[in-house]
Amino acid sequence: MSVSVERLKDTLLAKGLRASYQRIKVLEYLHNYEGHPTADEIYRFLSPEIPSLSKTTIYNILHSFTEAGILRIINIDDNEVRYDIMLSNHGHFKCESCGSIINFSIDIDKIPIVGLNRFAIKERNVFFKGLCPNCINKINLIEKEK
Amino acid sequence: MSVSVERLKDTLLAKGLRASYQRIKVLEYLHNYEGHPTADEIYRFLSPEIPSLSKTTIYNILHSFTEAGILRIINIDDNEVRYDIMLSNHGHFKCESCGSIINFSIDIDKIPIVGLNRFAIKERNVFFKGLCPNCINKINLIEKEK
DNA sequence: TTATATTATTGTAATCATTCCATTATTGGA
DNA sequence: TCCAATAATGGAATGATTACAATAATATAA
Repeated sequence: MSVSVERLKDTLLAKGLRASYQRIKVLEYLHNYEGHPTADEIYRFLSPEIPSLSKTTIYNILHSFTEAGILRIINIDDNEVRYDIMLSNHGHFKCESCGSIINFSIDIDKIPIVGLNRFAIKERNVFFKGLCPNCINKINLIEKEK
Repeated sequence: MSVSVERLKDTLLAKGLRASYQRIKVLEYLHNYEGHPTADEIYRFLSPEIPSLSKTTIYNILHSFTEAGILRIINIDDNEVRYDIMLSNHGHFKCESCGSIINFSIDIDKIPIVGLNRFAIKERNVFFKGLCPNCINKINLIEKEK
């Protein structure tokens, strides 16, 4: 299910951002693509469609989106900056074997915390690492074959 | 309170790592230094004491420590890989204004989660962003002066 | 509509952390 | 002590991100 360009424009304007062609395309990609893309993935996807596209533009757009609260940066592993459309109350799980990143539901606001009195918390991130069911199965199969 | 070199050696050997001079020094630094250093901070601190020290060595050591479970990588912000001696049940708070990283206590295992049935969770990370009390005070003072 | 100011895009060059790789040194065990 | 395995070193390569200056597009006000 894709989002209309008009809706995307409205989203940008509502956040105080000019609705440039490049920004609309990046936002469209973020809406349609199921995942947590890197800047480079976004660039490689859009580049054929927008031949003049510059990678700097991608970075500029991602920064302005982050500042506007449209995105958040997720930084699960060393050397991998990924971007995530804002959704409420979810964490990320990264499979150490296949590398896929899966959202899961978690009520972060309800966790009891000690040691942050008088702090202003603006952003809460939770990420887990481990093995996804697929990879667990694969490993089990390999074990059986021995 | 500093740790004896013998204890540090034992820690390394217990994890199956050779107790080289460089490794002991890095481990000592991680024990004594209150914080979440970058590879570069560790390098700059130890370099005067070990003039032959190579930055590659720091990276090698940090990787082997991570693999051995002595450290974990924390990756709070874009472009900032930091290392954290393993402690149970704590999260990290990063102040957006002054950049300091503060540990806080959180019982991550008790958070209710939906969507990770049949996943093998090996590592749980929680980090928050916002403003620390010091920076909140500073901002309030600036507001008052207007 | 037109002129003007503001903001965004582009491309190249620079930066900076991290990794690669080949060589040399150190370590632990026989 | 000697040998094999492992670790440290340094210089070069990589690769993501940023800086910067020029150009283009857009919004606003006259």
